[in-house]
Amino acid sequence: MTKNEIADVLGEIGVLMELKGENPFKVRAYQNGARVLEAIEEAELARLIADDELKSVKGIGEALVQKITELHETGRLEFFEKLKASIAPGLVELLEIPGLGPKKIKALHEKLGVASIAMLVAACTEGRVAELAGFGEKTQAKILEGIKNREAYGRRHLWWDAQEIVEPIVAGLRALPQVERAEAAGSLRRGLETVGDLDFIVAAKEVAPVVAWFIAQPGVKEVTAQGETKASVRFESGLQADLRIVPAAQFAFALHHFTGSKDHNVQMRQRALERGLSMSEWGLVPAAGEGTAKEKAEKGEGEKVENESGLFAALGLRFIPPELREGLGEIEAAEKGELPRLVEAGDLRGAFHNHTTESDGRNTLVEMTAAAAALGWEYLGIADHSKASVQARGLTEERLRAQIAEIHALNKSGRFTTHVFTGTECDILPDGRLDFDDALLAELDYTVVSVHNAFSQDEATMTARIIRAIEHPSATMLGHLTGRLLLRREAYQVNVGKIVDAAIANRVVIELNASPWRLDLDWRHWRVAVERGLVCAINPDAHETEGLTHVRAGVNAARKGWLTREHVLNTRSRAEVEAWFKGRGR
DNA sequence: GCCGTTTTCGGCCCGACTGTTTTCAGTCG
Repeated sequence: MTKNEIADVLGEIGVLMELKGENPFKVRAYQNGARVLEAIEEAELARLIADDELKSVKGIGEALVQKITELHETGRLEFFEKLKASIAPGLVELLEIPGLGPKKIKALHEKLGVASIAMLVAACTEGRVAELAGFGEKTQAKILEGIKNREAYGRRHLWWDAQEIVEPIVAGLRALPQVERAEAAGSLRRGLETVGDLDFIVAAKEVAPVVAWFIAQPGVKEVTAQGETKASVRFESGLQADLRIVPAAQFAFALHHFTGSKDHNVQMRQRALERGLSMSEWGLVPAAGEGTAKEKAEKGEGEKVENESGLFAALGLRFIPPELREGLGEIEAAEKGELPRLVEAGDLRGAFHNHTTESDGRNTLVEMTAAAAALGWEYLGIADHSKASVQARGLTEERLRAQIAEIHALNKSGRFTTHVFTGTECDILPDGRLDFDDALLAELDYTVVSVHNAFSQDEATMTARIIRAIEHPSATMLGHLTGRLLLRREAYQVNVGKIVDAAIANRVVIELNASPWRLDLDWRHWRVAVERGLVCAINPDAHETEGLTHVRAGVNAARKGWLTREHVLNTRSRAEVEAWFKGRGR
């Protein structure tokens, strides 16, 4: 069984145990184990098991070693199968309903025999749920509403779409007279590729007017919570947004807290406790003595910090950029002063994978070049589709040769300060051959090779197919490695580790496709890949001038992958890039 | 189930809000 499949099983065990009413710390141990596993490389896991060193991994003890090993060796786990058989399968789905947790589900199951969403709807409609101890009319109505909307409520949203909603709200909050500071937090601030809900943190002198403004925003369908320090609303799209209002002195703590991630926060709090401090969204206060952290903070007993840098410094850490706060070793790195200087949007001097009206783009070569010049880019790579991508009006040899001439003429004209590189996004055919012949590819500055068909090949076939393309002497970089479309289409079956190794061996760049619905290769792979020597290119895959700005989403993902400027080809100067392209020639 | 400079047992991050209660459990982040 693969590492990710094992992690899924551990996570599922956690959920099932939760439903059984097991010790919550035991539940957490399994969920934590699943996460720890996800951060290990496939080959590394095999080695740890073979060398009997799995126990040395933090968060994995005797019991998990045994279970992970069994799953890895046999693909089965008796403990898991027995556990699964002991729970009505319909109960897991009930967890998706807002307001229902393991305890309530257990009560519904034991007292009313509810074992599925359909049975729960019936019980609510008949009024039997409201009669249960601990339940009432409101809970019953909320459950029905939650079931009706569970698809919309549970849906995640692309980071790009979410930030377009967030920006005007942050600007509006800052413009209010009562507001001193306002920021968006949560997974959006961490730059995660998809966002579940929105979080706004505000420092304000008065609460009521800010809440009133917030809940009156266009598109707000209902107010789901409203208290002294927070308000939550649900937009018509199903997206939920939380607003938290704190005194200015607590702003940095609240911003850090609600930026998360949960894992990062747990580790930070443990670190605080090791230093005799208790940390919450209210402050960093002495752990000893009477009263809550909030009370102590209000009495002025805790650390005083202006911003998050001060907060990290109070725990002996360098500032950790939000993108790194995933609980994947960033605290240890910050302690040792080994955090990377992450790549920034301003470091980019161009990009290589862009389309024009020649294939399926919506702007001409001249328009795309003008847009790149407006962004201050030193160069722009044009890589229109090749002939096999008929659906995208892929270029024939003849049309590509004409485009090359057109680009040369444009460069020669001196019309733009931005230099245009001639390229192609050449289809990797189902057998791994490229869609253009060698002679034509050799005329180009560079070649992006991508898979656009035969997605359903098995892993071994797909992996061999892509590696064959990477080994082609004209291949410069690999486009959207897994082909996933976020929230819409799964990645095709492919062995990422083997592809990365082949790319390094053949001096081929792998693209971080910055299109907000791709972000492919996923950030979770990059840290290890560049450590091994892989070079990245952050490519917008722009199909119109606006699309060039998508590099921002790609930079987010790159930062989450711990990438620095040195790892990214398109932070280099035109001359350096040209040298790279030539160096590839064999 | 995991972990250990409070170390092999007894902890395990912390707080807000809701809906049910009449002092609090459950859920959520």
